[in-house]
Amino acid sequence: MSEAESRNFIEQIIDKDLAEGVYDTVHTRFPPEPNGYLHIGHAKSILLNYGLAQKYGGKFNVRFDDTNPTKEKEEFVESIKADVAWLGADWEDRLFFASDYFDEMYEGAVRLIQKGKAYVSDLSADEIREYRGTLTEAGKEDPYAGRSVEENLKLFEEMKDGKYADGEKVLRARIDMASPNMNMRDPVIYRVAHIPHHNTGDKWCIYPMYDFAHPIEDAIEGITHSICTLEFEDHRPLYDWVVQELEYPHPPKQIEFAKMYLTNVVTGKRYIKRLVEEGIVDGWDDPRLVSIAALKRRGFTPESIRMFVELCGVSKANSSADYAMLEYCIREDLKLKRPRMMAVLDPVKLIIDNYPEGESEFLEAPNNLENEALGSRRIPFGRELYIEREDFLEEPPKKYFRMFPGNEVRLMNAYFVKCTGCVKDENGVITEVHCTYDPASKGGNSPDGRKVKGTIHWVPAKEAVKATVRLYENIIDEESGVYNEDGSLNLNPNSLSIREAYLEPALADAKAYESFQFVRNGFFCVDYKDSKEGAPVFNRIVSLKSSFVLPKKED
RNA sequence: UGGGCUAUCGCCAAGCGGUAAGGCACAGGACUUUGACUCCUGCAUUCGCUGGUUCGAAUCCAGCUAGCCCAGCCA
Repeated sequence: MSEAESRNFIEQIIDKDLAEGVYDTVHTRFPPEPNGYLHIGHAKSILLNYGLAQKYGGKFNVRFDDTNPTKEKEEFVESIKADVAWLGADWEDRLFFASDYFDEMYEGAVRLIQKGKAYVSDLSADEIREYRGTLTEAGKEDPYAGRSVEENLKLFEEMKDGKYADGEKVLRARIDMASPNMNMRDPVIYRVAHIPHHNTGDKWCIYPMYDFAHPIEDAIEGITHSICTLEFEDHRPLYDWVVQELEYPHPPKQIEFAKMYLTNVVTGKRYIKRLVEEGIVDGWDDPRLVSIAALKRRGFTPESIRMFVELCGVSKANSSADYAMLEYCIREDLKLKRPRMMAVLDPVKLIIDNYPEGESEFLEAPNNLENEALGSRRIPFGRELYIEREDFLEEPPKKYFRMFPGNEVRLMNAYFVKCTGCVKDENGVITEVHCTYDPASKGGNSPDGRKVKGTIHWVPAKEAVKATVRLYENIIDEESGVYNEDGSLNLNPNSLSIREAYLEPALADAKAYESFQFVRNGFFCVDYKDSKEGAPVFNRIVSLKSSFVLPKKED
């Protein structure tokens, strides 16, 4: 890493702007409309904007782009604030609302009218669409385009004063009805909407459109680089037109980047909304979703999301990242930070026949071998334990070095045990596995230098804590899309499985931790949202990579 | 079929006229108190295609092809 690190295309633009003196500082912003919950795609935008401000010693604002009261709710502004803060993007004292600028926007519109650059039209929405032309045909001039400045001024004021019903009149910018860019064909910049606004209440009944409002918001806040997604590229000429016509001294510059999708995961707000409304998931923070709230509840950390966003990079090429990258990031973040504890998700009893009946002892175990700072704990050990059902096989396949008759393995942090056989019920289901232990191997090493190939995890039968564990897989099946051709949702039926697991006793006090690594079973997070009588549910954040897979059972 | 944008390994992504970074994934091996982690090793004679310019092109030019976006009084 001795070389100068490479800069992404946005940083290259900023470098150039700074070098040429176009700007002498960097000021970015994250401008969500409060009409839903944030998801991982927004995280990219937030961290990109915040990261740029940090990198260049500039500032970062959060601004709610609340110019359309029909869609916006206070509930969403609160959730968005929480999510942005959780991600660590600090707006300091710069939290703004576009609606706070409505006065200035109104004045801007008046100025445009005075310059002859805007006019009031009585055309209906349908008529405006007809006059706009098509992708291949030019539009026609609005029949009301010829109104005098005085008349437009009067009409616009009357619009503001509530003299007209919704849809009766609009204010249009006068640009070019023949432009090959549809956005420049005299775009509507103000519409009438008699709806109370979450921030301004009943003060306004006309609201500015995005294309008019956004450049003004940026200019007012002194934004230098207004970063948005690719679909706004065609809007840039209009953005530039607005800041130019309104003669802002240091006009901001719009830069577009490609949204990042996650392969085989529902990321669209529309789809998530549908999943929530149809009750397929249990809310915006259902851990199977990739909303920020869901990721948080599932146990992802802000650090892991940051790592993911950095790993993905920024470009203008549409792309979708492998979910495996996100998984890598969370494992990477948690592996040294969290204790590695033992939990048995699919238990079968293990009986140590030569361990004295009725006796027990405590064994010391490090909480994380690679990180001594996490300390250690004492685990009760006795004659009867639970082990993972898959850790015993009567007839082992090749390269299986867990328990099978005659084989010696290590019980993690405990003793060497030699398997002697098993007991089955009338249906042939194994109910007990039997073994003998070597008292000299306490702690997990034999003084005679004997080695074992396998180490398995366990939990004391009597002291184990029962807990609900939720295993999550991606909500959408491989190879398939979000919806089938008939419009039905295409869900992976295995996306969630719930089971009762046995945890080692130290986990009874799960509150002390946020998340753990359960040896061989992955990383789990403590979730109290669905808990009954205070008992937490453990959500699997991510499973571990495994290079040994048991052969699938026949029939 | 008007306009805008994009095209480099399975997935992200550097590269900006001097002879293809890196990460994820994957595959082999070493190590291991879990087969995880860690550590090695391998993984694009080639940059959507076709021509051209040049001593030299992923990088410049021309022409094609494919994908995404735009006809809200949404953002």
